[in-house]
Amino acid sequence: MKIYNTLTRKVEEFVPNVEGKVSYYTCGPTVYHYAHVGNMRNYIGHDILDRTLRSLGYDVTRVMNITDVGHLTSDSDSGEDKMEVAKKREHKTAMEIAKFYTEAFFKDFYALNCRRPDVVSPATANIDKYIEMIENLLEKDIAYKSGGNVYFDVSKVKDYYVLTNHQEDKMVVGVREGVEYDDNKRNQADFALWFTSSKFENHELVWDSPFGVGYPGWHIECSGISIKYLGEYLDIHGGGVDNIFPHHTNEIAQSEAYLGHKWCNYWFHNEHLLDETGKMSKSNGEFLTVSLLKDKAYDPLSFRFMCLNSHYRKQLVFTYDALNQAESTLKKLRNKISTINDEGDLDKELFDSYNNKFMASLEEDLNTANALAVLYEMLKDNEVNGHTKLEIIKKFDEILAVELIQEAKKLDNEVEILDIIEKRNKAKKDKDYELADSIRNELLSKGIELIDTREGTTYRIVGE
RNA sequence: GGGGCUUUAGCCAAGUGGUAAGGCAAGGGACUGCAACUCCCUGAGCACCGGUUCAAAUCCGGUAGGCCCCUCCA
Repeated sequence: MKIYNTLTRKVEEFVPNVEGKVSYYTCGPTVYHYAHVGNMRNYIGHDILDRTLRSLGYDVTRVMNITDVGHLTSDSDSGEDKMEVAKKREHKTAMEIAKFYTEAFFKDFYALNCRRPDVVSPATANIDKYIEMIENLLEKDIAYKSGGNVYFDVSKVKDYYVLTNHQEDKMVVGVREGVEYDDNKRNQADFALWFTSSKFENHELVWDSPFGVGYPGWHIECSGISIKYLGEYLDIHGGGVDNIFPHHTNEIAQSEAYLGHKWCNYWFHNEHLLDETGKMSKSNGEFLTVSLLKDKAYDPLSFRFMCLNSHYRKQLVFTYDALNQAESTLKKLRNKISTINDEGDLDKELFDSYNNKFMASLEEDLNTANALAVLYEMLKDNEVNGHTKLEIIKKFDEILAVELIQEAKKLDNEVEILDIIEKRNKAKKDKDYELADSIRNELLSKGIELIDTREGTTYRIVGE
């Protein structure tokens, strides 16, 4: 398949290090607060890649971290740990905060039908690996100690800015408010690998290390977890575009310095979901979560569908208008599919033909919008019999994962409902429409929607 | 100051040189007691200006708008 590689800024043919196998790392959530819908768009993008690779027959091992320590408001020596901020806000311990928001994250993650990565590992569970790496970098004189911290010296690596077009002399430190010069650094672009407790008196999560009691920097965690679980050669590393610099830039620098060779071949980045005011950000305060959408009676999969209707590398503006549209489209699609009769034998030729076309869209840098168009084309094709259609839909939905085929939920008291339907039909025949409509409304208020077709009346359970 | 992305019908959106996919909404029609569901029909010449070309939404240059990054972020 073809995929856009941030490293080369081109759409490239994907060739894994080991034929048939893919090692794939996703930068996971920070768990000091809820993940908003913008965060989730990124995981939907990663999920589509994951499912597409598997569908193509690759043996995928996917790893994702949970950032539960070391995420400062800044990489300079002046930041405040976000976890510490959350603790003050909520009067909980760091472990309580991390547990709570990790659970909240996965609740939304699963609601969006995102497949759980094969390995999910919290940053705090791999301290030994970071220490080993930092020691190695100190031995190689690529890292240095200063002011109680350990920093990575970016001047020791060539091509530090591989992922971006930044030129060092054009960089402006402090564009963002709150970023300050750090006197401990040799170069202002240097980043911290290890902080000692002396810098943050009351940091709760600290570990003993050869560099003093303290905690790891943010960037070392992803490199450490990735190398620990996926080895020295990584095929795909992904995250949101905001991670390109400095996070992924730093990961490349430290990982390759540690390993002594090229580390990851493909860098996969998802564009942001914006709101009407611009970027969605956790630090802006108010934000929308998937759970909140659910509270507003939206199907979380409508949000997934909305994301699939656009391209992962294009900015997408979140509006309720767009979400309503997606929900409406998905509902119509499911309705249409529910009318297909499971008749005929599987037409292997047509199945393959449509499946190939569908996969070809995805293999073209995950063109999900075109993949959906293939679904519509197939649904309209009278050459395809009902059974084949349903089989194709099932296959497509292994990747789309928007539950196109709704399980025909049956009520426990079905006989009772059938009796009521019979009663209404009689009322209709007697032209007692008042009674007929009241029966219909009564059932609807109980979550049962009647559907009149030429073949008779059926029912459907609406909502949860 | 530097780097990058983007602009297609009311809305979402595909298309990367050969004469504008798909969807939602809207309107019309079929079906229906009505409604819902379903089915059929109907729409743009691609921000603007100027080039290159037999041919441009697609390439080049410029203008305007939107967005992102340059040590919080997915």
